[in-house]
Amino acid sequence: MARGFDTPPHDKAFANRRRDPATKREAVLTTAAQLFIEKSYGRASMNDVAERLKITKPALYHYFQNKEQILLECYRLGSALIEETLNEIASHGGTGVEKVSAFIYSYANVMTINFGRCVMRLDEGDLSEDARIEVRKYKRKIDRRLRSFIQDGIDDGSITACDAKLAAFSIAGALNWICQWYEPEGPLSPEEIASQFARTLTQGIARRQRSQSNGH
Amino acid sequence: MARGFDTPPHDKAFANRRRDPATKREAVLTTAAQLFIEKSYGRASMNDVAERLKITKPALYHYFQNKEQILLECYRLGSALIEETLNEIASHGGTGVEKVSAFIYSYANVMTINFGRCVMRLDEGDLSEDARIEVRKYKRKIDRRLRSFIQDGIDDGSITACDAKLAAFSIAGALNWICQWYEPEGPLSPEEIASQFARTLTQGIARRQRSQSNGH
DNA sequence: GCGGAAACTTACCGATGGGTAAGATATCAG
DNA sequence: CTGATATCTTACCCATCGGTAAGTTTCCGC
Repeated sequence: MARGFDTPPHDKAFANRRRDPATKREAVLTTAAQLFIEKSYGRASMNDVAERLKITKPALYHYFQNKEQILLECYRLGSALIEETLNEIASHGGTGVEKVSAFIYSYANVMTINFGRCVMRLDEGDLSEDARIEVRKYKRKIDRRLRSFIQDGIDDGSITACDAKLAAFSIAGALNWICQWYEPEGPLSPEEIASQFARTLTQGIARRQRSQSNGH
Repeated sequence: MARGFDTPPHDKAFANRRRDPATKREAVLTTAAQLFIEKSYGRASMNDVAERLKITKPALYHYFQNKEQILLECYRLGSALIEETLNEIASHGGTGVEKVSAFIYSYANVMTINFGRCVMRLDEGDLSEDARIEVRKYKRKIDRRLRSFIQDGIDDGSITACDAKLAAFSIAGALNWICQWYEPEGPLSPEEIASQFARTLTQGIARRQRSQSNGH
């Protein structure tokens, strides 16, 4: 996965008045997502978005009904990214712990992409009731999927007996928090983060002394 | 630790005009913290805080210079709570993994208290530059402390060789995320969360099959 | 190359919310 | 009891920001 591929200077899309709504809409979206991550949704004004695209505020309303629709679409795109990887993992098969491990790896990577970050970093409270319900549905689906991977592992013996719900919260928390501290220009690459998290969150960090209850 | 002890109806403090600035100031603070958690800092207006205390907005300015000072104090109180437990753990001694485990347990509990939640859930971006620097200092201190516990464990052999920085991010992430999903009236008690997290974040969730590199 | 539509700008509105000025009212020391 | 002071209220200011109305400019099919 190329680093920072979703953060080019998108003002090029509005360099002329060529009629190409699709790419212009996309440029608005990526710029907005980036600003939402940089400054938060509340502090990123429509003027900020417009300014970065070198246009004026009302022009934005040719591509989106209102600010909330932009936010909602960010959630949708990010959720779609996550769901993609979820389906891929589920179809690949393997033991429970392998699926969890694969989930952690993929999810960690998504959390370093702006749209992915939006899903878990931005505040649902900024959405209207309907939109919030929609977004919650996406999130719940992700949570349920992770939980089912864990449950698969408990069932097939690859994961130790534990509360799957709490385990999912723990893993998801570690992953979701990535979008709070990750910096594209920082020293840690998405791959490093993803692989280490996949290891420590499944295997733990404690050194194994006594050989513990194996098999069943 | 009693559940929900920090969320009584604090409007009692302003029932009359008795001159007791200390308790009234505290009432403002706890009410504000609760509202910040409920609605976020941005959406919780000074009027909201006043309304819940059954006073009017300008009265608040007798106890705090401005809204940001309230926020800053929430950060300070929460950070103090965390630092307390950190010092206690460090003084107790034990192996690295024991200290990490104790850290997880205590920290998870703090994340279920409003002031503790404020520290990791609210947005630093709402603070002025100076205040943000102060808060970052608190957070960095916590992070460094956890990292040192992990490093202790690597040194004393109780923790497997790993990147202490990433391990700390992972654990802190799982814990910090608690303040996003925890509900005081929910089915999970702070103790349950704390103890399970302490176990799975150190021991992992994967079942141990082969007895792995023991002793040293 | 021209006409109509899309793309975009200038100028503006109204709501919200932090914060203040100035006055009213309760408290409490002496 | 009384006056000085802390406490609190009413009324207001103003900056910000989402969103719109109406007009201007560019595009592009015909």
